[in-house]
Order: sequence, then C-alpha cells, then structure tokens
Amino acid sequence: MTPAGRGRPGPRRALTEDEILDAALALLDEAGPAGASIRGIAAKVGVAPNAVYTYFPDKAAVVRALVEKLLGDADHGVFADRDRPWRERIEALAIDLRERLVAHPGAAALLMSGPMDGPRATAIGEQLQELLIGAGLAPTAAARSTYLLIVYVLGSIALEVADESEPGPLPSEAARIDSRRRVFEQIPAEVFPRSAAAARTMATYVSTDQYLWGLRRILDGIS
Amino acid sequence: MTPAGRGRPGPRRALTEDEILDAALALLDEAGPAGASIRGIAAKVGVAPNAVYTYFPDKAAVVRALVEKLLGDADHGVFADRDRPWRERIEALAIDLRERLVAHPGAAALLMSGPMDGPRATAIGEQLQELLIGAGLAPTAAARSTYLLIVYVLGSIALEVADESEPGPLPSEAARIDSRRRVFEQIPAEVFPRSAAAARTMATYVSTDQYLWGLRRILDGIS
DNA sequence: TCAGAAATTGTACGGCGTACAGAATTTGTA
DNA sequence: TACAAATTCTGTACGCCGTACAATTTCTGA
Repeated sequence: MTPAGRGRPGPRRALTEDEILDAALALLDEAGPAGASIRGIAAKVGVAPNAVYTYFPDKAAVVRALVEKLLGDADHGVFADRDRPWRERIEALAIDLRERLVAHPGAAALLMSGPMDGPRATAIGEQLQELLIGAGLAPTAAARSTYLLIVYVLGSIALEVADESEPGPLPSEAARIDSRRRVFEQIPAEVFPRSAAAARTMATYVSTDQYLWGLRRILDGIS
Repeated sequence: MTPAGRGRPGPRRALTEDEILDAALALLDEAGPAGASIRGIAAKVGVAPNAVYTYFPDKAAVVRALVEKLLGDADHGVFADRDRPWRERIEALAIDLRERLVAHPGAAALLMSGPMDGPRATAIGEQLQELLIGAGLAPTAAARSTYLLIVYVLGSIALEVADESEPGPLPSEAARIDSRRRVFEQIPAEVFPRSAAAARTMATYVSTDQYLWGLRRILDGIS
C-alpha cells in the first residue's frame, strides 16, 4: 500500500491504482453499487480479493479515489475560456459535469457519500470563485454562490440518477421522461390537482432543459 | 406481510411497522447506515431477523417507508399559513425539512437513494406548486421552480451530512464550522489563492446562514 | 550472495440479506 | 365444539461481503 517508490525490494506490482478504479467503475456501470465489491473488482483484474489492499487501505479509499477521478479536470473547454461570457462558461461546466457523472449512475451516488475535499473538488471551487469574482461579485458572494452552484449541480445529478432504480446505464433522456410521464399521469387530480395538471412538466424534471432552466434561475439570482 | 386486515386466522402480530421503523431510525442515529441492518433492527425489537419480512418484503421497502416517515407531514406551521408572504412560507418549509433531516444524518443519505415518489413527497410538491401559483407564477414555471427548490433543499442537506464522516448525531453547527475552518485554512494559497482567501466563508457552507442565503438567491431567481 | 522489504495468496472470521421448512397461534366455519 | 386454513414467527442455511493474518514468492540494495 505504501507508494512503492521503485527502488525498494519486493516483486513488481501486477496492477496500477488506475486499473483498479477502472474495474470498479466498469462494475458500477454493469451491476450498480452492489456489484462494485472488493471481491468483484479483484476478480475483474485477476487477483485475489485481498491483493486490492496493496493499493488502497480499504474500500472507502477506493470510493474516494474513484470520485476524484470522476470529477475529472475542470480546466478545459468552454469553462476555461476566459473570453466567453461568464454565464456561458458556468453552463458549460455544469453540462460537462452532468454528462460525465450521469454516464455512471452508480458512481454518481457516491459523490455525496463523503466530504468533497479532494484536490479536484477544490480546483473546481477555485475556478468557479475566480470566474465569479471576474464577473463582478464580491469575494464572499462569489464563494457562497460557488457552493450554491455545486449544491445545485450535484443535487440535480443525484436526484436524476436516483430516479432510475435499475443498475446499468441510464436509458435515454426521452425514455426516462416518457416513463415518468406515465407514472405522473396516474396522480389523482382530486387529491393533488396541481401535480396532476403539471404531470407533463414534472416528467421533464430529469431533462437537460430543466437542468439548464434551474441553473439559469440561480445565475439570475446571484447576479 | 399482507396488511393483515384483522379477521383472518394466524397469531397476533408482535410488532407494528412503526416499531420497526423507529428501531431502524434509532440504529441509524446511533451507528450510521452500517448499523441499521435487518438483523440489528430485529435484535432491537426482539424478534428473529427474518420476522421483519412479515412486515416488509425486503430491506429496500424498510428504507422507502423510513424515508416517507421522515418527510413528515408538510402541511403545518408557517408553511401552511396562507396569510404569510409566500417567500416566508417557503423558507419555513425549507428550515423545517432541514431540521428534521439533519437530526438523522444517517437517514438523510437515504433520501436520494431512490425515486421520491411517495405520497408525502408528492404532497410537498403539490403544496409548493399551489403556493407558487398563488405567488403569481405560471403553472409550468411553478412546477419547474418546485423541482429547483427540492433539488436545492435535498442537495444542501445531503452535502451537509456527507461532510461529517462519523456516525451518530451531528456535532453542533458551530463545531462543524470550526472544524471545517481548520481544514480550509490549510489550503495552499499559491495553488488555490481564491479558496485560501475564502476559507472562513467556505467553513460556513454548512450553516443555516448559507442555507438561507442560497435559498433566497433561488427565490430571487424565480420571481 | 543474501537479508529483508514488498506483493500476493490461502484461509478464516464475523456480519450481511434473505430463502425455506416447520412449529405455534389464531380464525371462521362445519 | 372441533378442525382446516391462514398467518406469524423461529431455526437453519446459503452465498455474499469486507478484511485480518500468516505464509509464500519475488525482487532489490548492500
């Protein structure tokens, strides 16, 4: 488990941390959280279960590392382009994060299972603050707005993936909306009149449209 | 497991669904998610583990029922008082939900572990829509705003409880902010200058102040 | 060359959710 | 009033899980 700064005795490692994380992610995608066990990961990479403990001290560390990996590097694309309008840059980051995380529904839930204090999470917060200060916000307001945005992005994604119960990749957005519509159309209008009338809108809660609509209301609110 | 509409043969039940849920919640509070096992619940109420399956088909059903129970009845207090200003009513609901859920940190995480389609969740959505329409929003905007608010409330709470890793009741807000400050003050200013400068503000992300601040920005954005 | 560090395996433990069969209890009805 | 059927609960068991421990193998620097 020690970093193994090559130069010390001992056989060469058969794996890398990244191979383990890739296997964990693949299992998460195929079989959901239940499938991403230490034993499953070990089987997938072809070692005994306890060999994983050479690379990570325990399962929680695997999850932490996986979350960090999923957050990715935020300093790319439109978000990093200082010549674009700031709202556009934030929308680009939000869309990018949503795409990356929704692609791995099982993993998205892990995001909110522990403190977000990894370097990549910090880097995203740093860039958001920098951007908002550049947009004219006072430093304190920029920091608070940064957290508001993170809450919104992560909350949206978590609720979105929680809506689908099956493991495996999420169905298409259209399919998910459709199945939600069928559910919401059953709402009894006598007891929930507003919800029954809004069934079609509520079906689209998990859409990119709603996601961007909510984000824009927040951006309106902080500027 | 069948509702047991008294009148059919069989011994009387030794428990009620509610006793099981109470035991589950107590275990969740004492020992966190890991402690709230079917076996633990059964031990706490004094039956064999599999007796629980008389009341709920599986563990997921226990969790679903617990989540519903935790959501509580929203139609009370300031939120239900149609004579108060609408923003005040929403703030009252938000504060009420946060208090109720943060009191059971282990359970809060369960909220986003499945679709929020229970009757109590629907009732909250219904009342929010009604309120927002009364505030002058068009029905579609009211529905979208409702979801935005739910995302914010649940996302905030989930991130807040995820920040504390230990099971058991959350420390006081002041203690949590203090411990966050100590962590954030370690951020290296050379690599994350904005975050380092905002450490004190970031420490208060988990405060009622920040929670209400963010909520108000959203309310600003939707009106 | 070889001492000793590191990686990996075999084995084991306690805990989990839950399936299944049987015993015990209660009921409406014959 | 006796009994058949329905229901609750227990005993037991299975296959998972995370992970601790000791032994084995493979490598390196001295």
